[in-house]
Amino acid sequence: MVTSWRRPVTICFLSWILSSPRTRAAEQFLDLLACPVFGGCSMQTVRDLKPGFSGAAPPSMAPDAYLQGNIRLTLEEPELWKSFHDIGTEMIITKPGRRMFPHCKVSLSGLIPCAKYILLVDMVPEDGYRYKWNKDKWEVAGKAEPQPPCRTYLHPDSPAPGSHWMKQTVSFLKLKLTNNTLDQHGHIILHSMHRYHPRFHLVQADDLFSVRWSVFQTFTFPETSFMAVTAYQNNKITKLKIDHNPFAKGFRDEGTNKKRRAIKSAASADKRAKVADTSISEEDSSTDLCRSSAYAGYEGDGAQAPKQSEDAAVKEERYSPWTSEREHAARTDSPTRGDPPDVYGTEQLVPALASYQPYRYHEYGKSPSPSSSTSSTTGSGRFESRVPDVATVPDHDSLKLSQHLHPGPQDHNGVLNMTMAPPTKPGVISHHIYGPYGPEQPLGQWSGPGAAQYPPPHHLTSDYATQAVHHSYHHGNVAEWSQYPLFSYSCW
DNA sequence: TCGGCTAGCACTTTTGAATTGG
DNA sequence: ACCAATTCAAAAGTGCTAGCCG
Repeated sequence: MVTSWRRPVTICFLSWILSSPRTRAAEQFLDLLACPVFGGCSMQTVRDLKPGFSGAAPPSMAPDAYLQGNIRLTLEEPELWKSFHDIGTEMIITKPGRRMFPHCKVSLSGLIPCAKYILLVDMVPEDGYRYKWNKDKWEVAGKAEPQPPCRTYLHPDSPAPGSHWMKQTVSFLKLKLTNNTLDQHGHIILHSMHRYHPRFHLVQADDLFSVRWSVFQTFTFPETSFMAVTAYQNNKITKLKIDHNPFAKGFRDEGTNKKRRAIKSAASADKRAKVADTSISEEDSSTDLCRSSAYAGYEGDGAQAPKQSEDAAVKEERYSPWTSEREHAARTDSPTRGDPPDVYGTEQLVPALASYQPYRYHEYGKSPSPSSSTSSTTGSGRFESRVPDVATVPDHDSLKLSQHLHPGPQDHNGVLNMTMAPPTKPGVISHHIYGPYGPEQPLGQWSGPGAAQYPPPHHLTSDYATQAVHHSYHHGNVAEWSQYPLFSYSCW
């Protein structure tokens, strides 16, 4: 049971902001408390690379620091997510903003009923590539474009007591994705033809002021990764969306728009025939998809409808629509393979060495990329656990291993690649939020959504690198990901 | 020429104000 | 006067498609 997430901090942000001459900025920050969507601060997340981490507590752990291990965040409708993920989830991004479908919906347990929590979501690049759709599968089309302004979506109920979060599922229905880098509505900005996955952050904090020095836990689910697109590429995804999204009911075959659909289908079939040399049936194209061992965690669950999941006898490797996934799979072997389906049963934050106290990072599960995701998504989905530790220097072997496993684009700012997850413990990421409001980053960044006010996403890495050598961490599979701050820049 | 993007379309669900009845 | 249920129009969300653009 969680007793306290609060940690002493050396910087009292509250007193700073109250004494700050930037009264307007302070006001804006106060306004932020009522803002359903915010970006604003950048957070320094540092990961302690622990490739050999087995889940056992280090000998000199701090006994009181990580008692929040009972907290569970469960992805709702995992079967739906998985049915999309098996094909290769695509999310439309538009200039005015588009909702996700399936939308992020989670349930929480293990919270202190009377303690207040803040729940956030952000999107992090899955890898460092840009993709293109070519003949029924995604192919790498080059290096990823520079990151758009990173934004974090704050659940409108935040902050709310644990009892509130636990009494019902928490939906991020109104979260919107956009490709408009000048967006002023606070939507999450993504690049088309790039892969992302959502991260859920849970912070015990009475208000957003407290976030600064609160421990937060980050949860990811591999089946929620998606390709941001401006138009659907995979017609199977289109079909799935139409079948499951009530707003698209008008496009269902049995709907009133049957005639229109029939005409459209014929036309699009013609069009597709021009693109693809061969016509592939649904089953055929399914098997044409890239094979991947990255989905070993899903084994026993059919690639098609969730109802087939009972067919546990089939233990084949999964087909992945992601070409790069296949490539990754060839050189990565998830340490979580063979995890018990109920990852939550083992969710326990493991205290780090006492010397790591200020900011610690462990990873229980995986790297966020599906390419390395293997654990079960049974029911509750899966998640990773990390405890940032800016004071920790990851061992070289970890780095080497990571680089060996993922020879893709590397960070050149001295940040470290995150290692593959340790073998036994998928879990939550637990961070200590690194204050974004140091002297080097005035609060003014909280205001003004104009694109010109968005500094390059990397700048924080550089800034904080001067404070601690290992302030940044790297995604195990990719470059760039680690440089994605939890809180970024203003969205209001 | 091609691939990605956008605006407008038809259709649906959701939302909230207005109305009605107890 | 109050409250709950119902109705209905507007708003919002959805995929489709033609056309634009680099």
